[in-house]
Amino acid sequence: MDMQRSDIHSSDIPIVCRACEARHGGACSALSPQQLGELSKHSSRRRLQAGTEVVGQGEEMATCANIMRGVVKLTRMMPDGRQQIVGLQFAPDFLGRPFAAESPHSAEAATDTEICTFPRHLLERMVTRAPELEHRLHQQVLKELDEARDWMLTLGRKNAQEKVASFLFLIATHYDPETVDGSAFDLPLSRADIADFLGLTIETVSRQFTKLRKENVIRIENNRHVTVPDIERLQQFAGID
Amino acid sequence: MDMQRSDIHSSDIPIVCRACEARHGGACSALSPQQLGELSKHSSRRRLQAGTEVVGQGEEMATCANIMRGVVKLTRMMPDGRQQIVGLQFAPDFLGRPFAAESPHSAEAATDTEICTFPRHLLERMVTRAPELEHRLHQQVLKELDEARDWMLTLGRKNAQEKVASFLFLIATHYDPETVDGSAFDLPLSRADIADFLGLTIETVSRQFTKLRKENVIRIENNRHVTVPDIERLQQFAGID
DNA sequence: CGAGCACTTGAGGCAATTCAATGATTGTGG
DNA sequence: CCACAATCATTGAATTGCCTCAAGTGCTCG
Repeated sequence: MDMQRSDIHSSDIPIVCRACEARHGGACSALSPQQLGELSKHSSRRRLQAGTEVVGQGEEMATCANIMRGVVKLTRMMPDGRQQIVGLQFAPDFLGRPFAAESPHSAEAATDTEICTFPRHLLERMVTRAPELEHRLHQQVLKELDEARDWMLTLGRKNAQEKVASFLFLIATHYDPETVDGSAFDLPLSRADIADFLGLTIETVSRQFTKLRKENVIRIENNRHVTVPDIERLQQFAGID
Repeated sequence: MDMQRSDIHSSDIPIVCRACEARHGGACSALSPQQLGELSKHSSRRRLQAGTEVVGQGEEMATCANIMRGVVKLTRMMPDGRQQIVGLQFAPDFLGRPFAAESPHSAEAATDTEICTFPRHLLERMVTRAPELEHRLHQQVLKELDEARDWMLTLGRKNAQEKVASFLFLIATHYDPETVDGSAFDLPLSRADIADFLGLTIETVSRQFTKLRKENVIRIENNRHVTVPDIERLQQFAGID
């Protein structure tokens, strides 16, 4: 299928886009070189330190973006401060909401992150002229919906151990999609973030990490670096079929 | 915006579609009379008794549908039988997943339901020719994603009382969108379904109903018929800003 | 009227939270 | 380079909210 993609000279591709991941798996892969050129004229790269808020819950959102590198967390908060992470976006995911003025949740860089932003209205105009682009965005939203619903099962029906194992499995498989036994990675989230993602407290998360470590399901170094000797064993602990 | 929709003679509209709700709020509103005609030739109405399964988790899904009347619940299940309702669809919502062979969850009529089904591949072909249709479906998926994420907050961070109140509020506002004080409605879900929706047990749901009743937040008759004297008070119990 | 089902209510147990203290790691200024 | 504070994570003890198990109530339908 990718073979079919027009093999135009790379010189037609805007310079800033040439090395860009999003041009392959991401939303921009639906665009022609001309469209890429138009978009890239108004796009700009931004580096975000871990913890930087991209947009707040209920705020006006004038730009969309592609994630080039890093992890962005989407958070929804209650008036009394309780909060829940409702989505984790990895490169080369699309970030934003065409045709909606307000963001339904806040978005914050979980790790150091690099994004490529462009005006929302520009994207909206391109969408009407490039159905393939809307198709692409549509597919990503469907993917996000499936993930959100998977997570609803985790939140509603799994116990603390299964939740933490599910989280580790998610990160292991999303960070390096070809994760195999013995894989290692750095957690993109702090214990507090993990708790907000799993609907638990920091203490419970910590206790479950310890348990999984003692059962040799994972190894942990420096709080963030995790090694999974047997990914299928982790999967079993996560309660996934 | 709806004013702009071409005011063609209603005689152009297929007979079966004329009285159909989905032609207004639903996916079909994006179609021209000709497209409607083509689709309606291969569509068929089905009445589903409460409890009828439309499609099972992981099953091949050859048809899509619009919900004409009733409520459909989307359920995801764990190998050991624990289950979670991951979505509730009301008329005139769209049901199904174009461009995906397998259903990521089971779909079951929660109440007596009427749907209008059509072959998935037909819809897929129309989507490529009618960008407005894809736009419409895209918008619905975005709505579902927002709802799923709202529910993640409920599942992860609310206590039993807030969960039950949130559910009642959801039903009150979705069943009769113009719900005002003193409104009454029949619950489309059994206590067991409600428990599966909220990540609770039947007993806990029941106890919270009793509590809310004793605090005069709701009145209950015949287990299913609920009256809400003060919708804002219910909303406060739900922990919504 | 009795069987079957859905729902309610009660008693006791347990998993996760809360509260509190300790340990580890990182960054800062002397 | 060390001392110190600050932040993040772990561990322990006590509490509690929800679950489990069990019994009871109230519909509906043959």
